[in-house]
Amino acid sequence: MSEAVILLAGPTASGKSALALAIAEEFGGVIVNADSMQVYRELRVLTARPTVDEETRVPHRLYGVLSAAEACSAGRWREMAVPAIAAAHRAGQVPVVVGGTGLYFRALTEGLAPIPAVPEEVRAAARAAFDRLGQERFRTALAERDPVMAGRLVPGDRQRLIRAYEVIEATGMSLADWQSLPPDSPGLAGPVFTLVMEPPRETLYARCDARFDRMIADGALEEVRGLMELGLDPDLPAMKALGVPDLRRHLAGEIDLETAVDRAKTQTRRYAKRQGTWFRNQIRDGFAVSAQDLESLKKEIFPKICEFLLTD
RNA sequence: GCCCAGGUAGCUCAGUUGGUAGAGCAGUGGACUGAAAAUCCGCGUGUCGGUGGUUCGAAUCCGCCCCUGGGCA
Repeated sequence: MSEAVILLAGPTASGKSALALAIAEEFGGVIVNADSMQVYRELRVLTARPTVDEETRVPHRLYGVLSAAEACSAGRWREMAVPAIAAAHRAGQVPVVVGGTGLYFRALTEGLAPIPAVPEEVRAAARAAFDRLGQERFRTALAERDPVMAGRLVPGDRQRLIRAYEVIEATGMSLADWQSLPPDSPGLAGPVFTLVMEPPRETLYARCDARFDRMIADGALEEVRGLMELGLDPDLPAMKALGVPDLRRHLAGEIDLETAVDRAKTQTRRYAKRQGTWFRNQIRDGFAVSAQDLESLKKEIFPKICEFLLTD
């Protein structure tokens, strides 16, 4: 039984979903989501999740599987992705892991440090402490418990400071020490073929802009309105999905639609750029895909995949 | 036509009593080990609207001209 896996990474709006679909149809694959926002059920339009029709053409896994009221994480995603990949192999299908979340790909290919799950109360307390104390005093508080991590992080890095704090609180051990341990789980067992979408910057930005207009036409506002009615904590990941904060402000009457759309587009472009930086510098041995339209992409990629699957 | 207020980085604007200009945003490069669509770090030369003058020296003071708002006719 082959354990080959295809990874398809790329910035948002680069056309990876369509390519994944084509690959899965051609080679008999299962598509596994590696996108931190497409896991949330309530976000369909704004995350450009595959349509119902597309999901019937090829099996899709890990899309819309969590409630927006929950918080996913690299670890939690991995716990879902590993069995999904194994199930595909058992069924004789090739898993095509596609998404834009670099950290998730890393968690899958290299594993994560063996840190026990941190109780939600501890995490909430760490967040509250940061907001109460402010960055400087919070960092000082962290330094008393974990000087190594406090020294490694800058005062403004809220997310990592909180993470370091909650880990030392929950486990009594520094995150730095945890991370120096071997990963609790191995990377992927079989051969891996990694594709990285690298469309020209200008093209990518134009696609981001056009796609957001389409999202508005497709009911993005209604989606955000529905999300607002759930009355969720604005700190939750799903509430930070691109477009949600800006459209929420528009629906609350704070800014007009045009302003909200412009801001959301800008945020999307900035995000796409950050993704490009990650994939360019953090993924090793990726095959850069430069073609843009689907037919050219197929022509460029399919022979490579054939070769990969045959030599497996 | 007259009176105000403006014209400084791609955008929004600072610029103290004259000493050849700097913030935010955008853009760009980068970091990234469990909320990563997150979080954070680096990167600032531009006919200071034009032109003439005062001055050792003008974004800054004076004259004229152009443009944009607003007001009065």
